Amino acid sequence: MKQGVKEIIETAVYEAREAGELTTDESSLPGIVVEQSKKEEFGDFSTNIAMLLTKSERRPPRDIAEKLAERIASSESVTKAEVAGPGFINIFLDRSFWVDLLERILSCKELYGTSSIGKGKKVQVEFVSANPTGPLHIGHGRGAAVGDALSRVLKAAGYDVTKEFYINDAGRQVYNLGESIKMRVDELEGKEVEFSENHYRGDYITDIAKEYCEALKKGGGSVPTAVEFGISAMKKWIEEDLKEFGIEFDNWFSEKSLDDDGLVVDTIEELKKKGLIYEKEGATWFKTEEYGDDKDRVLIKADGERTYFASDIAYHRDKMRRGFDTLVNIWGADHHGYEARVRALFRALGLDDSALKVIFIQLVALLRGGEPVAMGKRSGEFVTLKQVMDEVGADACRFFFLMRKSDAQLDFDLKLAKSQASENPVYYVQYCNARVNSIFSHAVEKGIAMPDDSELAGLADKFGPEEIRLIRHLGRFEEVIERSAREMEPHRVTFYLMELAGLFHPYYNRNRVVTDDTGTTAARLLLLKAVGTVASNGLRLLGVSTPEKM
RNA sequence: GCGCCUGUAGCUCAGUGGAUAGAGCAUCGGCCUCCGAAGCCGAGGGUCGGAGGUUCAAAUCCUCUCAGGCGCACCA
Repeated sequence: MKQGVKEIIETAVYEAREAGELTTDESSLPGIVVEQSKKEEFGDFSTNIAMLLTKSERRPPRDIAEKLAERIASSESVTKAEVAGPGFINIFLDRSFWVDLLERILSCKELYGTSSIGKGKKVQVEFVSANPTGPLHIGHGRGAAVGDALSRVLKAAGYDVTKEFYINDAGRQVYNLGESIKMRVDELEGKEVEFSENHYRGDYITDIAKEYCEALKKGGGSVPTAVEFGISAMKKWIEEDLKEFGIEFDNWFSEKSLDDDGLVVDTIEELKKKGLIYEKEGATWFKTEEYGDDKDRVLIKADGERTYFASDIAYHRDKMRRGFDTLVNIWGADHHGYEARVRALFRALGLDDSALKVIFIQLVALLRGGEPVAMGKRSGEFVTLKQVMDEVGADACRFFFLMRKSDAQLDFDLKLAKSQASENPVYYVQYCNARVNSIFSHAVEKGIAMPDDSELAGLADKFGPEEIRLIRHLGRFEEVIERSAREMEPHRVTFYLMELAGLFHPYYNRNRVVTDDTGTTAARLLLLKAVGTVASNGLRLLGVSTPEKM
């Protein structure tokens, strides 16, 4: 959208150089910013180019700006170019520029905002990846909301995205799950049982134990072990919760399959050939320290069991072999110490570790009326994602998680989330669409047909400053998505939408859409259509619904 | 001790090296005879944790420092 403006500036620089007003060769210096002005008095777009040229030109920035502004102002779609502040050039555009944009939004519809900056790049986003030993809790919910929204944003930016859930169905934790189920079974049969620290004691274990007994009674050829039964029950449960949260994965990758397929042994063999494996005190070590880790890491313990890291090296090698250009791992912040050793693996295997991007989701501190709520699967008392969804709704829950950047800690006060339900910003944004729809039905009642997009050209003079202000903001949407994708920060979309709503609602209150003036009515209906389009495109990226009525 | 993250309005948080640092909530005062009041208008509220440095320009980059959170396993 701002491409056209950039060209105008480049032309001006070129002409100035031809005329001997500038000596600098580069027409595109690093750091040149062309952006929509923050304030209306600063015009439609601003550039800092004169300030950047001041060094090579050895002249005050305002001097350079004056010369350039003259040339910019002579461009066709520019009505005015002013020098302001320390040397900004503020560019005022003709109204038609914005009406053209509106037309483009309406013709692109649900594709407005998409781009192709990620074209041809395969990205895998791996998130949630919770142990199948208990229900998803609130922390998983935050990772899920961020991972899913990020995936959607990346897709919108043209990337080829695969969402993956790495299911930890091997090792100590799931063994404990199986044992916990068996103990509940024993208990159901009237035996005395004593649970240890490592056992899962939530009510859900008892439920699974009952189902397990049922399955055993039915018999059949192969009796599932408690571990397998427990994993599949938990996986199903997790899948259901995620579905209710609006998330479906493209792929569920089993940790156990890495063992079954021999990939763990295979990876260790590869490292061994590179001389990066050694034995010490009965254990097998991987020389990660040579590749930037704090210390070497154990792959196979003295007792013969492999570590979690052992399967993770096989997993990451496998991911890279699947041909992804970028691997996004979304982890809880308490795993940050783990990043160095995974990066070490990449380097050890001769892979480019810049392909790996780890996003840390900072802690969600769960509070109830200001008091911390103790969480922990083993203690059996925790607040699940499901419970929070039931209380505040999936939409509000997702929006809430996407209202801050992921590397900032988040206080989630249940009492507050509930009490704020009616004034949560999510409703403020959703209300845009509901309101637009409501106005449309009002127009229909009045016998006014929805004008066709093609009428826009003839309606240009019906757009005043208030309308242009809204369109200008609609124009920023593409940039927001691009940046959100590049920085991998989906929360930017959330803030953009809150700003959009913050412009639209006041506009509505000041201006009647359906009036006696046919032209004005048509122009405003089309504007609202575009607002509705952008609002719902944005909410879709967040995975938040857009109800027609609320 | 070492490492990662965070310190911005009373609270929760945005903020591309740019112009007078912004929202929401909370507080106070107004607005429904009129397309939805889940809304709108207005007011108050700031040493951007602190100190140096780089720069025409620093909340933003660098160094140091203070405070909080989290990690530093032959757990996952």
